[in-house]
Amino acid sequence: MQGKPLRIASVNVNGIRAAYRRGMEQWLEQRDVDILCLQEVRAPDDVVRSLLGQDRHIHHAEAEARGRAGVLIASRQEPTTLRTGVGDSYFDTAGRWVEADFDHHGTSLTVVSAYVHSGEVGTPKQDDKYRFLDALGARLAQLRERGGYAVVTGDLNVGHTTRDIRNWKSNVKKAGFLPEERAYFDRYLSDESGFVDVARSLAGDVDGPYTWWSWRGKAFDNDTGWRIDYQLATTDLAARAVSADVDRATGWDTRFSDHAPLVVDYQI
Amino acid sequence: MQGKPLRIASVNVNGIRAAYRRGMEQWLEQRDVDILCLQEVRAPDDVVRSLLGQDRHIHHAEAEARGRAGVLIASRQEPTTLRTGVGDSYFDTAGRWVEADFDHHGTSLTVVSAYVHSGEVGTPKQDDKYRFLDALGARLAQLRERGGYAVVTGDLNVGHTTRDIRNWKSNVKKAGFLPEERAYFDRYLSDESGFVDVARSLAGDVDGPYTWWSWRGKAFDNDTGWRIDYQLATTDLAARAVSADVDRATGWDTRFSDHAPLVVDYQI
DNA sequence: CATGGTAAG
DNA sequence: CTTATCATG
Repeated sequence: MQGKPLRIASVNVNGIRAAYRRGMEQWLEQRDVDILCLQEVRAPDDVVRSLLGQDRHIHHAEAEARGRAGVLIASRQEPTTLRTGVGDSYFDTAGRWVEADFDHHGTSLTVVSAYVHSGEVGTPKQDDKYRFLDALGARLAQLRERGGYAVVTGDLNVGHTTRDIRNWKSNVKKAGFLPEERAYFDRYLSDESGFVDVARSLAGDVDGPYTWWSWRGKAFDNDTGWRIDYQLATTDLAARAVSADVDRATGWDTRFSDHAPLVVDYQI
Repeated sequence: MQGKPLRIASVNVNGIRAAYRRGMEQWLEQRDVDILCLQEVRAPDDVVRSLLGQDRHIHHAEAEARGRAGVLIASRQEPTTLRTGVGDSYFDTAGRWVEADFDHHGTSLTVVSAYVHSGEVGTPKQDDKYRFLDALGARLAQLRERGGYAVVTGDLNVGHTTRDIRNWKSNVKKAGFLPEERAYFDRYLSDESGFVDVARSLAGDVDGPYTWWSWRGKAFDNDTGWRIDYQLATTDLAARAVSADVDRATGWDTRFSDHAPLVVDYQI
């Protein structure tokens, strides 16, 4: 008989205070998440802890610039090891990468909450984005070499294929769907890399499911979205994923962020 | 038989866009104001004109810093002369002082819309406030010398006497009720100055009526206010003031700013 | 406690 | 179109 699967949820909350005002707490109560990975927390540590409460272990990396970025991992189980930073010290105070190791019934599981900035073509931000994506790729290789289960969750701010963006044709020259950015994901998800895009793997060759919609106009109502939030799991862990749900309006009627949660159950 | 009195209204709108959102337009439609003096307009000129409409002559001085300060005079009658600035060139781009001259049935009337900054004890802002109050005093003397009716309206950000601030004892060391600031008003309103505080003159020796209440707590409901908005009229004009009303909640149920309008009718 | 601007998304 | 910060009030 198999145990209850491990539920890992990732969501860019776009300001945890605003998300709580919009009903995030109810979502969290109902969804029974084991390991919660948040991006764009955008709040000081004391505020974050008072909102999330006492019953989770919280590993939170704030950005140096107040009110910007910020990632965290909140888990009922206590992690064995915590790390901050993607490996390139340039991003050490950016609030964009945290890792937690867990001992799950004797097997090692590393969980990452990652936030790649959106970038902007023709500005230094885009150079910084490529530098971060370089570091991300290098860290994936290290995690694979290290062995054990690993999953990189978060807002990676790139749509991989034409299935991942509703109006992909009008976005081929925009940050988030540039050929150069998409090529990073080809490499991240190659056989040699050893990582699998869990939501795509389970959904198959379909449009979406999208995880982000602009606040502007009727983008959300029309499902004019982007799939830019991921769970990239090592091959062995991905093989044990039994479901990957994007909690958008249908079934979860509160939209507490411009991103929807990506909730994956792993039978390990 | 006497004609209809001239109605001059002054109000710090604390952002004309927000004031319009909160119902300022309805107040303006109902109050039948001849000369409207606004402070803290805090919007670009084109936005101001689109809100106030086409049926008034608008003399608007923006601050150099966008979204800060800004004063204007809007009148149905066309002014004969417009001036900007209190006389000290240090404040020329501060958006704090505009003047308009009118020919009223053959007599000359100068109207000023003035905005004194709030100041802060122990900072350069307080020195700037005294510098502005110096210039204001000098300009009053010039207006008196010049002859004709004159009235300086606006948010002068100082309470003159203990009647003018609800909790004056707790504010004797705070900007807005410092002895040094109040002494300026003693001079402005001395016999030699030739100017009269119209609202005080008509209300008599009573507490208030206040014109500003903090947004915090229940200051407005409890009428914990300050009387810091004035119409300072030359003696001859003040003698012709027939009413001075502060349009706070009672009777005017929309609070469209943290300041209430001061509406004076002059029988000239 | 509210304003508008700003950078970022 | 929304987030949070900022300076200002």
